[in-house]
Amino acid sequence: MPTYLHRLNELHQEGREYVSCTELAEYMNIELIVARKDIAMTGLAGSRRRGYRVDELIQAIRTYIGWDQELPAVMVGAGALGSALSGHPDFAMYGLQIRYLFDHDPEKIGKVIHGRTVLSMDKLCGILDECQPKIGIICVSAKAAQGVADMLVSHGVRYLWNFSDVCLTVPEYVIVQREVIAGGLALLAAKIKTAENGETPAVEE
Amino acid sequence: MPTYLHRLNELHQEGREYVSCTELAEYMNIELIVARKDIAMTGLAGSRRRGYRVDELIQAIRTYIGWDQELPAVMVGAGALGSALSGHPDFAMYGLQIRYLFDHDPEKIGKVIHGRTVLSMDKLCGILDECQPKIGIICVSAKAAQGVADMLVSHGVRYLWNFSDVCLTVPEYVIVQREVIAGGLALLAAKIKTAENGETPAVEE
DNA sequence: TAGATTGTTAATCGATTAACAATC
DNA sequence: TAGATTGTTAATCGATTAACAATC
Repeated sequence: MPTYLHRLNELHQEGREYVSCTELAEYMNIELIVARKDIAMTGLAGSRRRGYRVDELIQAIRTYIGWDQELPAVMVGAGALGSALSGHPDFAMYGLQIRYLFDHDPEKIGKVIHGRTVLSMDKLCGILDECQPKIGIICVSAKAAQGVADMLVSHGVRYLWNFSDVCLTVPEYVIVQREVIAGGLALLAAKIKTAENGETPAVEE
Repeated sequence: MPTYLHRLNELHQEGREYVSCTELAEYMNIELIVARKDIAMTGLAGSRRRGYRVDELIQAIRTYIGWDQELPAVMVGAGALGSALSGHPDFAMYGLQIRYLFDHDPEKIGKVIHGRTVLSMDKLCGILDECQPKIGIICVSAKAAQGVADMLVSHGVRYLWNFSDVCLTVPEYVIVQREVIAGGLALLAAKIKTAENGETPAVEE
């Protein structure tokens, strides 16, 4: 879904009014039916022969995914991963607003990354109480992650986006979206294996 | 799957011999049945009452996923995302060997990131021919990505791991694993929406 | 009219879930 | 024996795919 949106935004900026499933499917190298079903999910009605209005479709996808809400967030961990994420150009468009950036490392505190000053962890609690962000983005090491999560949760953060390599233990009312970077590698490795060993079925004796 | 492996490695280092599905499921906050099915997929036989041998299970998962092969790779783009990825501690364990790191930016060339010196793009073609890596990891901007992909493909790279925000156009024999960072955010936003609006069914009028 | 496209309904397939049997 | 655990089979559910109808 994000990919449709990304593409639609490009088209929108090019001034396109209408777009067809056929075209989107071709761009993304997927089957026509898949694209049509996805678009149908949003509930938007297109006009036959011409396709869907680009601007309407953008809005429809955003409401469907839930990107029409404002999502204030804080990010903990300003290492390489943190800075890469905090600079992602599309996030703002998706409603995600990274308000503050924290790090433990004295060398990083005070630095400005993508327009945001890195703050000391000491200030985390105070700012959480004050600004009450919806989302906490965790980009710290595996060891530190649970501690950070606890702190965020105890100050009212109910949604965590976890990029660390741990399964967090949190109260049941907290929702965690965990990102496993190695997941993509696993898929790729599997594809490589089947591609090179011919058509080996996935399950073997 | 990667998460099982990650956990199993921890257990292995703690010296544990056996582990049960029950325990793994609990750790990962998933249903027992799910874990059991996943483990069953690997084809490994466990002993009733005690569970599975940790070392055997690690090996079984690795062969099942395809992480028992060596996967030499080059990474193009040594920005924040590139350095974060190149420093990922688990990759080596998964068979991925990032041999060389390239960047266009003169300021980055020559720097050492996680033990690898950043090389100029000029040297890319030569090194591709010489070392013939299986995988090309693309961590460059959306604009540059297609060009990099073309270069990699024309020098024999058949598997691409694409972290840029574009759908690449490649010959059909090339396999692309695309990572959409915003994908996780979409899932999280959807969860937030349903959590806050009560039990709204996903499809509406 | 012909063709491109959306819309809808049915069929297939696979994954998830459940229930029970086996056994150390 | 009792209990924890794997193993297996069946049932359910949802997603994917296919086929066709509608229409601008």
